[in-house]
Amino acid sequence: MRTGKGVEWAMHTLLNLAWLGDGEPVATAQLAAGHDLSASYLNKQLQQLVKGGLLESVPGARGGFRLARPLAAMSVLDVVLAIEGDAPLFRCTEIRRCGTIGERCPDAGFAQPCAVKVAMGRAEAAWRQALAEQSLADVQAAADEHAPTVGAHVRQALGHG
Amino acid sequence: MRTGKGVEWAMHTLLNLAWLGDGEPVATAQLAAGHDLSASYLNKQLQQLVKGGLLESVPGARGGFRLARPLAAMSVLDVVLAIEGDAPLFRCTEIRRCGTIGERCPDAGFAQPCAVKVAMGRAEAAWRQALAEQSLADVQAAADEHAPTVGAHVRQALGHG
DNA sequence: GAAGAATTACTCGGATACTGCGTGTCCGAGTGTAACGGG
DNA sequence: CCCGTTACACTCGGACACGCAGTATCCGAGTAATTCTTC
Repeated sequence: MRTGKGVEWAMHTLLNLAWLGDGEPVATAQLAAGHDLSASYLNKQLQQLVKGGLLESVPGARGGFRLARPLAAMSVLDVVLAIEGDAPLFRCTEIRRCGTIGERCPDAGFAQPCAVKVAMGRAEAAWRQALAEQSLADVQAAADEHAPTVGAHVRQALGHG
Repeated sequence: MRTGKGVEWAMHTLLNLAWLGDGEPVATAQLAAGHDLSASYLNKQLQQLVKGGLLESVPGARGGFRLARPLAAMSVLDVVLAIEGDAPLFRCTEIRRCGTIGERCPDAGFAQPCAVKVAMGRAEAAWRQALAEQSLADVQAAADEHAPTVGAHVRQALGHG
């Protein structure tokens, strides 16, 4: 079990757009070249971010993608949900109701949710909360602290002109 | 991104062995029939639990699997790690170092860990901690509280004689 | 009747196919831009 | 010189292949129980 690489691609792309600063749209090819990614596949991920409301797409010549709102208003959870969907990590198929054991139990016992599902749900809730507590601005700030020049390098690589 | 169904199967199987109580080994076919699962595939998952030290296997006639230690000494995390492996949820491929952006940055900036990786790691740590804090005995207790008769039904379905 | 050896039946364990999702790629619809011609 | 029109180039967006991990299955190695023979 692991997240798709689309999450990593989306995170870095969003940060790059923020470092770029100006609200000008950037084409997928530019963003992909920035980290040596497949432009077509990155485009698919960015479309997911548009559907999730994190990006705006600008069609036509000199079009591309631009941030829909400041990084401070985006949580890491927003990115994960936009890319991976909101399906739960643990899928309960209610096997407790099946087989020689499940069929022997009275229906009354199944009124309460599955204890296994509840236990897994607690952990998943903790995961989601930790993701929701971190905004992309926090991540950007951490990166800037580690390497203060990264913003300038992004503008050099992706800047218009 | 979601966990395989092996986790759900393993959790319920471990609980059933605990409800059964006696240290007698139970064959895979019995355990599988308990929740209408594929015996062959369940066997593969149980082998993982043996490798993880949660179960003991008894070969030969009237053999099967038995708990390696009490449920109170097993965390939910132990089960997840035994089945899914200890690979991280988020895999950082260090794309920050590649492409027109990465190649432009000085190596000094890469001495610190990737900020995206750190953010994801925090959430994953919260997830693992929440899983580690819950023992299988806790899960069993919750199930018993919801349906106090489930233990008796398991013994009826899987009991020896 | 008891002990021991051969047989049998049953179980785990790993090696072998199949399926679905993540991954990767391609081409068409749509739009802004730029060139071009006319007033 | 300015404006409307036309053609163009560029971009997004979704539809189309590929590969790998999760899923599912089967058969062989190994062991305990059983049975039979012998003392």
